[in-house]
Amino acid sequence: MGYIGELLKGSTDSLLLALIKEKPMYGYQLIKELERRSKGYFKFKEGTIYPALHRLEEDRLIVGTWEKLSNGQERRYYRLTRKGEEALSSRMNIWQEFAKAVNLVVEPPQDRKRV
Amino acid sequence: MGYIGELLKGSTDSLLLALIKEKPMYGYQLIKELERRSKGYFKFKEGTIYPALHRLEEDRLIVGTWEKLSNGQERRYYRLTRKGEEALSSRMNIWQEFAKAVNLVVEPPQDRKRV
DNA sequence: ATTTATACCTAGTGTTATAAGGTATTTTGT
DNA sequence: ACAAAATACCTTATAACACTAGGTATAAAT
Repeated sequence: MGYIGELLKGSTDSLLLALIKEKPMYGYQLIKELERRSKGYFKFKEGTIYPALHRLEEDRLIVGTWEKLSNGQERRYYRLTRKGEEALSSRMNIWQEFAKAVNLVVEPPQDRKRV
Repeated sequence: MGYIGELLKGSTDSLLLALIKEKPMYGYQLIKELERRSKGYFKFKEGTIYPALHRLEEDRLIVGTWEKLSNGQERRYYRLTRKGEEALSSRMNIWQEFAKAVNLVVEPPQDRKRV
């Protein structure tokens, strides 16, 4: 899979929730938006995003609705639920704690840098 | 597994390499030291650490040597190889890039906080 | 007319943390 | 002296998740 792929485990859901919180979005759009915002760093695969969205919907953190464009195209727009908002803020907190713990290990206390 | 477990995927190896770089250490000691330094945050399981050490040794990032204590106890001390040092610094760089990319997504540019 | 982009999907594979067991010795508490 | 906890190593099976590699269908671009 590669090292970045391993780092993503546990972060993908938070990234998706954070974007969907801003405004309703659909799968393909999320892939493009993640790439755009990260200045090309994230290049999520469809095999990652779509199953992730299905998991999040199954867990009731997001709800999807099919919407038909004038040209006939169909998109599934996802919105954040109340439960999703809570999950996002909880995950953000955990992420902060986690990053702090990593820094405590890799940067011994006497020469800690500001985070 | 739980959310923290997922976050750890991709970071465990770096944590181990970072500690072993400081001085040779053995498995059980690494578990305790990770818990101590993180002020109790990390509670790695043996089923995580020992297989991880075996992987790192297989990849020649660390080398282990059995050492017998005066009381007969045996410990397997691991040291960082040149290849391990390079892998560690590479992973540190990737981690920085990764954290930066995450922040670009979750903190829109106009109201970015210092990192 | 062909290619590329948009937009959705899934089955199978590889990696990794963890649960849950095991062995053996030493130290500590009673 | 005896029991319990700590030290120190190990492995098998399970669950979660990113990704590969396919698939379908339509719209836009060349």
